[in-house]
Amino acid sequence: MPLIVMKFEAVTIKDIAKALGLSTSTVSRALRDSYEISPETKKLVLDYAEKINYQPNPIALSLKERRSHSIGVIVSEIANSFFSQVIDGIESVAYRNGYNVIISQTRESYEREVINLNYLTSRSIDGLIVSVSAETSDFSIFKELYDRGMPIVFFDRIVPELNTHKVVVDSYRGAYDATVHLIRNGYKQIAALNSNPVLSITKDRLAGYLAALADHGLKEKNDLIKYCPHAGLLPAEMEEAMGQLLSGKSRPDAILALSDKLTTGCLRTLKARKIKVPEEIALIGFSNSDLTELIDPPLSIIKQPAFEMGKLATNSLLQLIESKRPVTEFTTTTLAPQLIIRESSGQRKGAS
Amino acid sequence: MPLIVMKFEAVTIKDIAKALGLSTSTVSRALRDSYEISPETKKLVLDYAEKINYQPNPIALSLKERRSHSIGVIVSEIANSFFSQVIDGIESVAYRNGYNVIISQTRESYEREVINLNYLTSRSIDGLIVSVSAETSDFSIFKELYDRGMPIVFFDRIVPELNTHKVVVDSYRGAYDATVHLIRNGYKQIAALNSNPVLSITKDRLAGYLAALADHGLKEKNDLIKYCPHAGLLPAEMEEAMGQLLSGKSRPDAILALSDKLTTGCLRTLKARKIKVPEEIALIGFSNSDLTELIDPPLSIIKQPAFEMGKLATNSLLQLIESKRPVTEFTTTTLAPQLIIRESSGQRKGAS
DNA sequence: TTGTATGCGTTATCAG
DNA sequence: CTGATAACGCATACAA
Repeated sequence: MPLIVMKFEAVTIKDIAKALGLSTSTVSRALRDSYEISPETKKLVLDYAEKINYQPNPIALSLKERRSHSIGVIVSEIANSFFSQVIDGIESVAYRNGYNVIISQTRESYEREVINLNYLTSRSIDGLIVSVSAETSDFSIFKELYDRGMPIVFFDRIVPELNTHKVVVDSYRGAYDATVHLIRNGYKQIAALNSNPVLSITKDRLAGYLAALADHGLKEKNDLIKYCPHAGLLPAEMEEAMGQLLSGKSRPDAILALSDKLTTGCLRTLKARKIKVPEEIALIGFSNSDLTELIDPPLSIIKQPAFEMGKLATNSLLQLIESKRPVTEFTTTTLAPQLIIRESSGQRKGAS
Repeated sequence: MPLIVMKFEAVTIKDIAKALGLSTSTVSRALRDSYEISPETKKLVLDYAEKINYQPNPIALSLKERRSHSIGVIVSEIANSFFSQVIDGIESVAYRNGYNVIISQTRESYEREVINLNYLTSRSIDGLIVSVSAETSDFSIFKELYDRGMPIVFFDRIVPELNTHKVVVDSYRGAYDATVHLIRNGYKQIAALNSNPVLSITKDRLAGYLAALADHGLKEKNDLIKYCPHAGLLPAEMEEAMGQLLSGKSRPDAILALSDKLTTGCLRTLKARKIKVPEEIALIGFSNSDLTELIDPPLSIIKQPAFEMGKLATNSLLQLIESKRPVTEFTTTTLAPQLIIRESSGQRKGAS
C-alpha cells in the first residue's frame, strides 16, 4: 500500500488567530506575554497554543530581527580529537544560550575556507568561531569580514593582526617545557616536527622549541626541523618528513611532534618501522586523544584544554554579538597547556 | 581611542535596484538569469552585484521557500571518535549539496533530546539525522515528528518500529565474530560489557554474543553480563560494572566491550588495576579511535565504518527531503563492521 | 484592550 | 522586456 507522506507543516500565529477569532497581533502579544493583553485573552491564546503545539517559526523571527541565533564554526577537520572537543565546548555554551551551532570544515584547504566563509556569512549566522586552515596565508577575507562588522573569535590557529577576541593556549610554553624535559633527560638530538609554517601556532611552538635549545646551550640544526605544510593531513607528506629525519646525517634521539595529527602520524611511522619508543627515539607531542594515556609504554604529551577553549571562545563571541554598545576592547585569552609526563617515557636510561 | 564597531549589514536586492534605477523584480530576475531580461540589463545588474559583493539572504529565501537548506544532527556526544567521524561524513555530503549542518548533543539525556528536538524542528531544519540517546525508552516524540512529515534518518542507535531510512552496521555479526574469535582462542569465561539495554545496538550486540556462545556450547552466565545504562558516560558506573566483573565468583578470562566508550573505559580500568592484557584478561571491543592501532600490546577491535555511515545517512536524508513525490519505500542500510585482529591480542598462549 | 498596517529580503504573479 | 504587488511568519508602531 502506498504510504502517504505529507509535507512537514506547522501551525502559525495566523492559524491561532483564525481559530480564536482574534487578530494576529493580539495572538502575538499574548504569546509574548505583553502587558496590554487582558488575562482572559492571554489564557485563551496560551491554552490553545499549547493544545495545538504551536512553535514560533525561527526563520520568520530571524528575518524580522535580523539575527539568526546561530553561530558558525569553521575548523579544518571535525574528526579530530582536539577540534571535536572544542566543538563540544562550543555546543555546550551555545545550547545554554539558545544558539544553534553550524559547523563546517575546510580540510586545510584555503579554497574551502573561502567558500564556507562566504556561505555562512551571507547573514545566516550572527557570529563566527574560526581556527584557520593550514593553507591560509592570505587573511584578507577575515579582515574584510571583520571590517564589515561580523563578530569573529579565533581560537588555536589565530590571525594575530586582527584585533578581535582570541582564545589560545600558550603554545610557546608547551613546546618549551617539553623540549626542556627532553634535554634534562639527556637527549641532544631533538627533532621538531612542525605543521605549516604560516600558522600562528607553528611559529609559537617552534619558537618555544628553539628557545629551549638556546637556553640550554644546544644549537639548532636545520635537518632536525621538518615541516608538514598540510598539517599532517596527507600521509605521504608525513612519511616524507619522517623519512628525512630518520635517514638524515644527524638522526634524532628524540622527536617533538607539534600537533595532534603529527603526534599520531609520528607514532604510526615509528611503529611501522619498528623503532622502539623511547628506547631508540623518544617522543613527546601535542595530543588530545583520550587514548594516549592508554598507550604502552606511556607516552608523554602536551594536552590542550580543548573543551575550555570552546567554551571561552563561545562566551566571548556571544558577548560580542549581544553587546548593545560597540565593543572597545578585545581580549586574547591564553590558557596553559598541560604537560603530562608519564613514567619511562622520554626518560633516557641512566639520565638524571 | 574608541573603536567603532558597526552592525554587520549586507547589501540587498533593493540596494541594487535603487542604485541602478530598476525595480527589485527586475534585479531579482537578472540575478537568477531569467530569460525575460535583456542582455544589457542583465550584465548591468550582474556586474554591479559582483562589484558590491551582493549575497542573497538565505533567511529570506528560507522564509519564502519554506525550507532552510539545513539539516539537524542529534548525537549523544560530539567529542567521541565514532560520532565525530559520522559528523565528518554528514558534513561532507551536506556541504557538497549546499546544506548547513546544525549539531546538538544530548549527553545521553532524554530531556535534552526532547528539548533539542523541539528546538530544531520548529522549522529551522529540513530534515534530521539522529542517533538516539541511551536514556530514551519512549520514542513517541520521534513517532510524532515522523507522523507530521519531518524527514528523519536514524543511524547507529535506531528506532526499529519507525518506518524510515536507517543506517546501521551489522552489530550482531560484529559481536558474534569477535566472540567466536575469543572462543577459538581458548577463552571460556567471556564477559559482555553492555551499554543501556533499551538501545537497539545493545540488543543486537548482546544477541550476537549470546549466539556465539550457544553455537559453541558455552552457556551464558548472568554475572558475566553487565550493563552501563549511561553508555559509559559516567565513570562511576563503568567502575562499578568492572568491579563486579573482576570480583565476581566467575572472573572472566576475556571481556567483550560493546561500544567505543566502554572499550576505552574497560582498558582504563584494567590499566589502573594493573591487570595485563591479554595475559590475564583478553579484550576485544568496539572502537573507532585512530589510536587503537598504536596501543601496545595491539588491541583487537571491532571498527564501524563511521564516515561511510554519515555519508549514507545524509544521502538518504537529502533524497527524502528533495523527493518531489511521496516516498513509498524506506531502506535500512546495513554495513559490515570491520573485525581487526592484531597479533598477540586475544590469543591465549598455547591455543590453536 | 484589541485591530490594522508595515516591514524584514526575496520571488512569483500579474499587469503593462 | 520591465514594474508593481502580494506573500512567506512574525513583531510592532500606530489607530481605534
